Amino acid sequence: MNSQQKVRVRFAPSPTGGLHLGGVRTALFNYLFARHHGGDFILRIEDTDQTRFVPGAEEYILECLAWCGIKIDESPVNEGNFGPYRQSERKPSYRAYAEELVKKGHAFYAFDSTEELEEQRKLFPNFKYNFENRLSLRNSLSLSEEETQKLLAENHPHTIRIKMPDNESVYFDDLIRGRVSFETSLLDDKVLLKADGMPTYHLAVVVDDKAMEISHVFRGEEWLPSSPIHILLWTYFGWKEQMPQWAHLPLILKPDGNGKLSKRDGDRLGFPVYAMNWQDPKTGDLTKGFRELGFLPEAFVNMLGVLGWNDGTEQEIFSMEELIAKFSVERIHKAGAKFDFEKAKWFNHEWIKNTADEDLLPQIKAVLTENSVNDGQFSDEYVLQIISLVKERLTFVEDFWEQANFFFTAPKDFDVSAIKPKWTAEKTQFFNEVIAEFSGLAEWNASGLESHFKNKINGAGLKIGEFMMPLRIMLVGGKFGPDVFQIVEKLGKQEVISRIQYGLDLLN
RNA sequence: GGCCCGUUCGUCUAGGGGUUAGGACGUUAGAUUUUCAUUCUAGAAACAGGGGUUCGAUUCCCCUACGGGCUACCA
Repeated sequence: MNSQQKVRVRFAPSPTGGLHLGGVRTALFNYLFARHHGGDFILRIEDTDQTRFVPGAEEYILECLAWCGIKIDESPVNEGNFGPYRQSERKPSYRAYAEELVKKGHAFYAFDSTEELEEQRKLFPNFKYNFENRLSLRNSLSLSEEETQKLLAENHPHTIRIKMPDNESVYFDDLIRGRVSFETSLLDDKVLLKADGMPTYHLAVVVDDKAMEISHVFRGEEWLPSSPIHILLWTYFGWKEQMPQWAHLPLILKPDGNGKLSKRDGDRLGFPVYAMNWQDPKTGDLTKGFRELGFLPEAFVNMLGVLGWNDGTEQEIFSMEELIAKFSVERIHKAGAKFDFEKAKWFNHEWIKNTADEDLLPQIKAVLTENSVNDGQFSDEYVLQIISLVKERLTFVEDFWEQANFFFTAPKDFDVSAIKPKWTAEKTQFFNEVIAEFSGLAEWNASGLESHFKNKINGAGLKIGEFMMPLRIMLVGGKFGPDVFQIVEKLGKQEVISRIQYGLDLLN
């Protein structure tokens, strides 16, 4: 690695829809590497293919990275010295580069129509546009100079293809995998510039990475097979010295079965695959995201950061700052990792526990609003107390309602069957006395209430166990929730009395 | 089919010639919580197979098997 080189790294998503786990992790690893080395992290939008470009996707990507806490130095919105950052806005330059390669003899004009190539593929099952057959196809290598010029002058539809060497060995040293080599005789003449004038990924990535002075490229392993094309391009342009270092990240796999994780798997297995909700503007289909499911960005980033990487210790919980400080390419795992939603949930649980109540407050208040609790009906101080009481029970922020709804609204359904069979007149009388005594109490705190309640039971020669559950059910509605006297304290005298009264009415 | 990459508990992984092969998620059992969840403690659980090299391979090499990726005028 060239240590003098300024680290400059880019994330280059294609704005074709929501950002899935693999995409965010690629962004994250690029980012961690850049920041670890004090370098730049830039965003380049790869909207090369107009037919698949989806409106709104670029904004979505920006929002997603911001949510994750990934800060961008240069992008289409904040600009920089290497713009434009949208592929489509760089279109004019690509053709010139492709033609430069033609002049140098490393590429050629190909006039074959899609239909003609289809025909070839039908004739020869393993058809490849390469050194063996390119002379029998319609291109600037097989045609005379005059014919070629004539077709070009006529604006005959054509592509520009790379002229893959007959028999060479191309290799490079991957930061993660070590030396990887390919035989060019097995590769084909890939299209560099499409008939519509847009570059393919192969051309665009090389030209732009050069123009943007990219030093390191972290991308998914699915790009490994096309890397020799990119190496060759860097060489043919005469830029080999400035070629970035490559690092091919292991893939994120389906939790069950085999293969790359896809959006469909999330739908099928019931967990999100996108970072945030994504609504397809064409179909209107909504794909649920981690953010909306109730993931904390810290948990999401933590979970992705250690999927295929670890620091060599037994630490599992990392903040973004720690990930940046400890990140190292050498410690990236080579093999693909199956995504485990259970573990992802555990990360969120841990992060909710570790997050200060105050920092959770805005999200918790949003949950309350969603559940028709009027804003302002309860003080922040009250909500904060409830958060600290139930925080450790939450896997998702949304779980708050399930765990704590009875603090905000009287339960509607009572698990009467749990206490009714063993109900007695004696118990009714006991609770009536409790109501009377509670209303006269000056002090109202959990420990005082608990001893008062228990002393009363003991004094009457009754069993504590017989009364705890009825009290809980009258206050909460069911057999769950935090310490019952904490609930009594937080609910306040009036509410407690009214709920016991209501419970008594139900039982008699 | 061809090419490329990979393979340690069910899953994510640590380790890297001599280890009781460690941790986490999940799971099982117990404790705590007079509820549920949390939490705590303990347990079960892995080096794909075969050849080398070596005094000794899970570790290094080769082969096989298996898995994955790519094989478009998609990225």
